[in-house]
This record gives sequence, C-alpha cells and structure tokens, in this order.
Amino acid sequence: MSYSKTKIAIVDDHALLRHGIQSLLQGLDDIEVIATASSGEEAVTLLTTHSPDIFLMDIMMKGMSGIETTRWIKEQSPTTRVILISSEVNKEYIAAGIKAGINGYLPKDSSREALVDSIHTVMKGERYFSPEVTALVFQDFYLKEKDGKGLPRQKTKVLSKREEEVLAHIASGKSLKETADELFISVKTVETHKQHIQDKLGLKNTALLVKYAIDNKLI
Amino acid sequence: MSYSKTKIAIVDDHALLRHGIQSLLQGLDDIEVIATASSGEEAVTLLTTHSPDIFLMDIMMKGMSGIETTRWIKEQSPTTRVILISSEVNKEYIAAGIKAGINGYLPKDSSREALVDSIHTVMKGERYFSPEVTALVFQDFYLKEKDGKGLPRQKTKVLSKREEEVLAHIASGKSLKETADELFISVKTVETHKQHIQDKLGLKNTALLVKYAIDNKLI
DNA sequence: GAAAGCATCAGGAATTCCCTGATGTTTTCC
DNA sequence: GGAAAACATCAGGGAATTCCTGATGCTTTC
Repeated sequence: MSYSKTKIAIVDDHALLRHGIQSLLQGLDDIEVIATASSGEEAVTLLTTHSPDIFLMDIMMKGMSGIETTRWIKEQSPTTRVILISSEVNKEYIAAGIKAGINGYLPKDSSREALVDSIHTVMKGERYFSPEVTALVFQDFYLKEKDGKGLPRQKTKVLSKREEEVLAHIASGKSLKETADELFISVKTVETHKQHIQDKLGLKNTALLVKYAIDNKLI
Repeated sequence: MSYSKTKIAIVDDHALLRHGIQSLLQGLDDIEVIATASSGEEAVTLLTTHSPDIFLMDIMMKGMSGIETTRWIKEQSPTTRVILISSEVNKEYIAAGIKAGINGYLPKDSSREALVDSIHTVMKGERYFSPEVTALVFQDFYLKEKDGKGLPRQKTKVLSKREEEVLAHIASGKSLKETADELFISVKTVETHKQHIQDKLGLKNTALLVKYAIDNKLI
C-alpha cells in the first residue's frame, strides 16, 4: 500500500531545540520533517510553500507568538494541525490556544514517546493534551462548576497588542514619558495600559512586571 | 588503535532540548552521550556515578544554575570539561562562566556542526567560544583599553553587602517601604542605596535594575 | 593619617503610581 | 442582531517613588 508520510514543520526561535526535535523525529517511517522556521512570520510563509500537515510550534516566540501564528494558520487553512510546545503548563495559554484552534499542547519536558504520540493522535483528527494539561483543565472545570455563576468570573489574562507593546517598552527600561512619545499617545494612556497589564497579570509593581517580561521572553 | 569515545553528560531542565541534543550527537564515532540530568543537583551526582568527560549544561535552570553547578563540578573534578548552553550572548554570563572555569559557551541557536566542533575543541584542552561571544569579549577588551587612564576612571562596580541586599529586595518586587521595614532602616536610606546601586551600575531606572538583577542571578 | 568607601538620614521638586471614572470603537457571544 | 465585554484613549488627584544635593559618623585602605 502506497501512502505518504505525515509532513511536519517545526517552528521555534531556538535552533538547538528546533534541530533537537527534528532529530527525535528522524528514522520514523510515517513522519517526515519537511521544514523548519525560526519565527511565526516564517511559519506563515511555510504554510503556502510547503503545506505541512502539522506545525510543531513553540508558544513563546519573539515577534508573533505561537497563539497568533496559530490563528493565522487556521484562518488560511483550517485543516492544518497545530501542536503548541510550551515550557510551562499554563491555564491561560491553554485556553487561548484552544480558542485559537490548536490540535495539541505539549510540555517541553515531554518524552520522545509523548511527542510521537501527539503527532499520531492529531493525525487521527483527535486532540492531544498531555496528562498534566488534562489534569489542569479538568480541575479547572470542576472548580468552575462547583461555585457556579455566583462568584465573579476570573478576568482575562491575555494581554492586548497595545498592552504588549507598552510592556515591552517599560520592561526595556523606557520611562512612561519615553514610551508615550514613541507610541504617540499620552503619558496618561501609557499609565492606564501599564495598570491594566499589572491588574491582568496580578503584578504589584514595575519590578515584578519586568521580571514577568523577562521570564516570558517578551523582551 | 583502541580508544574510547568522549563521554558526554547533558544537563537541562527541558526534556525536549535534552533529548534533542542527544539525538544530534547520535551516530558520531567519537562522541557518546552517557547520561542526562534535569537539574544541577542531579548533575553533581552524575559526576561521581558516571564521570563524564564533558558536561553540556544549560546556564538557566531552576534551582542550581549552570554557573553554580560548574563551580561545584570544577571543585570536585577540575579536569572535567563544562560547556554552557545559553539562549542569549550575555556579557555577565560569560564573565561569570569564565570565572567559574567553563571550557566553552554555546548559544542555543547553534548548528549541529558548532555543537560537535565545541566538543572536539574542549577535548583538545582548548576553550570554545562561538564567534558572537568572541566578538563581544574582544569589543569589551578594546573599549576598556582605549580610554586608559586619561578619562575619569569608571566608578567601582562592586556593590557593597548592604547594596546587594537592597537590590535583591527591590528586584524581587518589594517596595521601598517594605524593604526599609525588613532591613530595619528608613525609607530614605533605602532610596540612597538604590540610587548608589544605579549610579555604580549605570542603570537609569527600576526596570533596568531588575533586568540587571535577573541577568546576574541575584534573585 | 588622609582619602575613599560605607551606612545612615533629610529636604524638595519631578515623576510615577494607583485609584476612579469617562468616551467611543471593536470584538465576542448567544 | 443586539447586549456584553474588551480595547484604546484620556483626565484628576492623592500617595509613593525617584532623583537631585548634602550631611554625619564609622570603617577600610594605602
């Protein structure tokens, strides 16, 4: 029987991880890495030039994030599968990912077996989530149902485009004034954005904000 | 001629990267990955149980950092080689690494060739630094020599004990008030310390101060 | 034993922080 | 398709911090 291998594209801004995953997938008879990209922007191009079956993509990337890129991909080609790779199992990322239409979510500390499993699973049209992710989602589901609509719903924790810009400026050491000038808005608006960011992420002050930005590779 | 392969241990808290590097090193006739560890603590154990020739170790790890672990390893066994892997080419990391006695420094976006090259180089007893790292270090050297003794000497960049305490507090997100209370001094004194720190290190504001603290693993 | 650094504190003006509140637009959801 | 939520923009005002200068006593260093 003649069939073609599953075509994989790997997207990550770290070459070593990119090549590492590629190596892990070598020698398998039904999987083939046909392309790699170092950014979301490149990935979008890859979609038309190589039409992979599955994108294995880091969620945290400079420039377009994995989530944004997924939205792009799904808009252009809803049947293309996307598996996001993340270094942390984070409720908000998972939620944003599901909303963007991902087919799988894989922690970075997964085994080769889990990686291959995830590819096989999403190729069958199913979704793949690691046990940790599943546990987290189910626990969250349980908690939400338990206290129902009585308690105030948790606010969104996904930053808007503008908020991310402001965050990047401030965390890079720009003052509010400098940030305002560079973004052509008033200082007051920058203040508000900064406040919203801190509220959304639960960060008490600038120091913690910078720490967050660094931890999440936003600068 | 009978000779043994170079024994490599890989240390990284991300399994995917760990296995990725391992895959990249497979099939080489003079290199063998004999062990992997997911933390600095494990690496120290590995040293006695497996006595590898070279540690390939991520600089950024939860718990013991790559630098700290290197110090440990070099104390126990000075002939064991250590190559640090970092996602960014950072002056302070490199300096701290050299001080700790690393044999090589490899950016995460290196090619497979560079990886293998680094292993061969350090096994010859030489140090391996990527072109970017070399460029950075030489530029720094040049700048230091250029302005000699004619210009006002750069102020000391060594923080006092107290200043480091204050820095750690502030960079961890403590307010001036909180810091003052915990150190049993007035807010004004904390302000002064903070100012001195910024002056010494040439940091314009809190954001840059936090970045410095994180870059230098002071928190 | 003078000079430099260290640790402590103060005054005061500029800036930032943090809260509330507002308006118009866009997105999302049922 | 219309209500609700999120987004982007701005303002007022009190509190906190930043960023200068300057001061005092104590320790370290050459």
